[in-house]
This record gives sequence, structure tokens and C-alpha cells, in this order.
Amino acid sequence: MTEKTDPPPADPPPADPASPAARAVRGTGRRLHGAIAYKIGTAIVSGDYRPGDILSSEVDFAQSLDVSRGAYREAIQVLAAKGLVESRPKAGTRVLPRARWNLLDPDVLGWAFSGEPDMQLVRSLFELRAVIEPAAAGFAALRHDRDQLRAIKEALAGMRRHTLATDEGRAADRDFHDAILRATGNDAMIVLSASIGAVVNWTTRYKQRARALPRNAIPDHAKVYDAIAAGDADAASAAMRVLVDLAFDDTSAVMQR
Amino acid sequence: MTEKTDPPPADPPPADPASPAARAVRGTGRRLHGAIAYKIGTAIVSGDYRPGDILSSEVDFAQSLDVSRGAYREAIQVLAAKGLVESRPKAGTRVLPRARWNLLDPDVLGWAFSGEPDMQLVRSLFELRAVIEPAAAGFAALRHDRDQLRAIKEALAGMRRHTLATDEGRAADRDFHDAILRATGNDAMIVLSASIGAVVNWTTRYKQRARALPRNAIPDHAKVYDAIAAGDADAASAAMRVLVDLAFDDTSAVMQR
DNA sequence: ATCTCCTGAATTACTCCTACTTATTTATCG
DNA sequence: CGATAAATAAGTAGGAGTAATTCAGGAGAT
Repeated sequence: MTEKTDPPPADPPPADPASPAARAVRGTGRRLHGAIAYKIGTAIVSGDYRPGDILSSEVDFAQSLDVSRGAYREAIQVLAAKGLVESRPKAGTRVLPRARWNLLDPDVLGWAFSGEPDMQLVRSLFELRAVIEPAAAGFAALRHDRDQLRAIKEALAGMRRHTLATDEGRAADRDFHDAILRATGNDAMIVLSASIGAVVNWTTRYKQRARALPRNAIPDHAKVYDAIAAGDADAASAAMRVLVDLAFDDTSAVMQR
Repeated sequence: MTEKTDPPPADPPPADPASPAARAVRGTGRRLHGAIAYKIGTAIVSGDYRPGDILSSEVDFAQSLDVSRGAYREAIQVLAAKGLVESRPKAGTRVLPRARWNLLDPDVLGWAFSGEPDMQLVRSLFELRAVIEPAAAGFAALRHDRDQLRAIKEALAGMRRHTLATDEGRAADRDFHDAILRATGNDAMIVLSASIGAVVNWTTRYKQRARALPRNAIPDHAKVYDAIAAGDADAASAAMRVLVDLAFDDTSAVMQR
């Protein structure tokens, strides 16, 4: 969704502790406080800081990052807005317990998947998908309008045209799921589309990194489309359930190795 | 969850346009940028600003709020982190389309319910609850451990003791739903607990404001608990579905008037 | 002659910085 | 137990830097 939280174009080399930290690792269009938030956010999510830990004092930390206090504070506000930290005068900035983290925030998800995502999180997210998406497919079957149906169809066509081995194909995959969630006409589910899209995005990227080509998933997608187009909520729901389960199998198979 | 986004202790009197704005409306422990974010956030969510609108320039807006640019910027970063706005050099700060809003963020939900919540949003949220919570109850029935089960039981006892007419009783209601989501052992669902808790919180607060005493919902809750304790996923799921549907009926009945 | 497209300079508003002051909380001391 | 002190975050002020938009001017095509 927002590109700003993608990992820095090159690689964040941990093997250069002398570099001026965040400052260098920032492409065009990416703001400094965004880079700082990325840096600290990933450190928190990946466990470098643990819940209850207190970050070094504002001045010290800002200095060690070689940025001004203002930029640092803005980054902290972002993290606070996503429930990762909380800061109080005199007490310092404290990492909040995991339960307070807004894990479904697309940025936080991106941070969580920027390193080695832990299997338990992936399982949780797929379980959530397995709950949401079949229900969404059912709603979509009952409520879709012409434009929304066409959007689903076009995404499917895009997947056929490019296959999942290409970036365009994976984008079409995301569009497919996104279009279905939009067709539910339910604002809350539409919002979840960003989170689910992020999961789809990062897990397929991970699969690709592992050079494991997943089986051809297009027929499964087509079944979902057909059921939605036919207005058959139960069939759409069932087909989607199959789809998500298979995607989870693929992902966990890749991660086992 | 975070108290900082609850509405200001007293009431934000709209009938005093000459007051120095956000500055006055801030209780102890509440930070200035939080108050500004609350003010602008509610204005956006309630439709005072519409998607695509551009806010007045940083300098002007900060001046009109009688705060420094630093505090104003921090507030804007918070809103940006929640997907409400996006700001770019020269272009200004723009309100993002609704689909980008992180509606499930507890703060944003709080802002959405601070005024007159619109019926469609409430319906969407209850529909989401109707998808999530039955599934969660099912997982909880299969996976709960002793402590988690006891937490559910205690919440139920709290509801019995205080009834839903009291603050303590409503807190116990939230604890009940929260404890069930925690018992799923699924991090993603535990995170949703904050959002669902916010929905429960604000809708019951709304019911209370309307002086409509809901029917005794405790037997329905007890059925859910019994099924979870018995490890019967299907029964737990079904009982929870009934519970959510009834809660929606109550809420929509109140809002009709 | 008009339209389209491209290039580049001027402008504007965010971005980031420095330095200083204020407020709040915790801990200590009487 | 209450007052005071110390430490640290919160907030203020203003200025330099930077990136993106806009618009004018010109070349080329129709």
C-alpha cells in the first residue's frame, strides 16, 4: 500500500556500525522520520527491543542516529500511533506489550516481514484470512455490483496473463483479493484489505526468495470468481476457504526448510 | 485502550469559536499533539474535511490553533500513521480516501464514535464482529488453557455482579470478549480485540446515552462460556453468533429513533 | 496557425535543524 | 507525609534546505 515502509532499496548492512545510521538509508520520496520509524520499528518488531524496555533518552538516541530531536520525535509519534511505544515525561519511551501493537497496520506488517518472519505470526495471519476471506467471498457473491465483478474478473485475467512468477502477476493476485473485499460493501472489511494485501504481498515475496514455485493456483481462483458471479454465497465461501488453506500450505512448506 | 483519545473530560463546546482552540481542551497526562490529533482527526472522520481536501498550510494552521509548528507536525504524523492524511512538500497535507483510513485503529474508532456515528459504519463493524467472534469462540473452545478459561469465567461473573447498567458491568462485558479473543492463541485476533473492544465500548456508551436499557444479555453470554468450557467449538461458535446478532439488533433499534 | 509535448526555472510548502523554555513526573530530603 | 530538587520529555520559535508543483516558453507535428 504505502511504499514508504518497504525496505530500503539496497540492503540495510548491519556490518557498518560506523555509518551515520538512518540518514544514509533513504531513497527519494522517503522522509527522514519515516526512515527512523522504519529502523526503530523493525528493531522492536524483530525483538531487538523487548516489551518493557526503555529506549535511550530522546537527546541521546537522536544524537546517536545523527538526526535532530524533531525528526526523532516525529518518528516516535508514528510508532506511538501504531501502539508500539508509549512515552511519558521523565519516564522515557517504553516498548509496549505485544498485545498493544497494531499488528494489522500495513506498515507494522511490513516491518514484521522485513526480516525473518516468525512462523507463528504467519500462522495467525493465515488463520485470520481463513476466517475473513471466505465470509467476504460470501458477502461479495450476494452484494457485488457490475463494476466490482468486472474488477475481480480483470484481476483474474491479469493473473492468467502474467502468472504468479512475475511481479505483475502477484500484483494481480493482490488485486483479486482486494476486489473481493471491496465487493462486500463493508467498510471494515475493505480496510482489512490493506492488511491482507500486505500478507499476500510479503508471503509471496518470501516464497519467491526461496525459489519455490507454487503450484498453479489459478483454477482455484477461477472457482471463487465463478461462484461470486453466479451469486452463490456458499460456493464462493467454500472455494475461498480452499484457496486460503492451500496458500497456507505452500507458505508453511517453504518456511519449513 | 489508550486513554489519550477519549473525548476531553468536559465537553468540547462548539459554541465558543473564539477560544484558543485545542490548547485549552487538554486534561492532565494528555499531550498537546494528542489533543490536536483528536481535534483534526474527529473533524476528518466526521466529514468536516472530505477526502481530497487540502488542509491549510502548516504555518497557518498551527497559528490558527495557537500551537507551535512542532506540535502541529507531530499531530499530523500521527494522523498520517493512521492513514487519514498524507503530506508532501509543495502539495500540502491532503485528506486520504476513506479506504486508506485505518478504521480498525482504536483511536480512529474512538474518533468515529465521538460524534454521531453513522449507521452504515456501525453495521459494517457488527458484520465484522459477526464474522470474527464466532470463529474466535470456536478456536477458544479448542485451545484455551486454564488461566484463559478462568479469565472468561471471571468476566462473566463480573457481568452478573454489576449488570450492564453500570460502568463496571460494561467493563466486564469488554473483558469477556477480550478474554475469548485472547484464548484463541492467535496474535492477529488478539489485536482485533482492541478494535472490537472499542466497538463494544462506544456502542454501549451510545445505548446508555439513549437511556435504552438492553434486555438481559447475561444468559446468552453464559451459553458461550459453557460451550467453550466444554470444548465444543461448534456450539461456542453458534452461541456467539446469536450474541452478536442480538447486540446488533439492540444497537440498531436504539439508533433508529 | 494551432495543438501537443517537452524542458526548465520560479515558487511554494513541507522537511529538517538549532537552541531555548516549560511542564511533568519521580525521587529525595526534611 | 509533604515540600523540594532533579531529570527528562514536551513544547516554542524561527530559519535554512529541499522537493515537488506549476507555469511559461519553445520545438515539432498536424
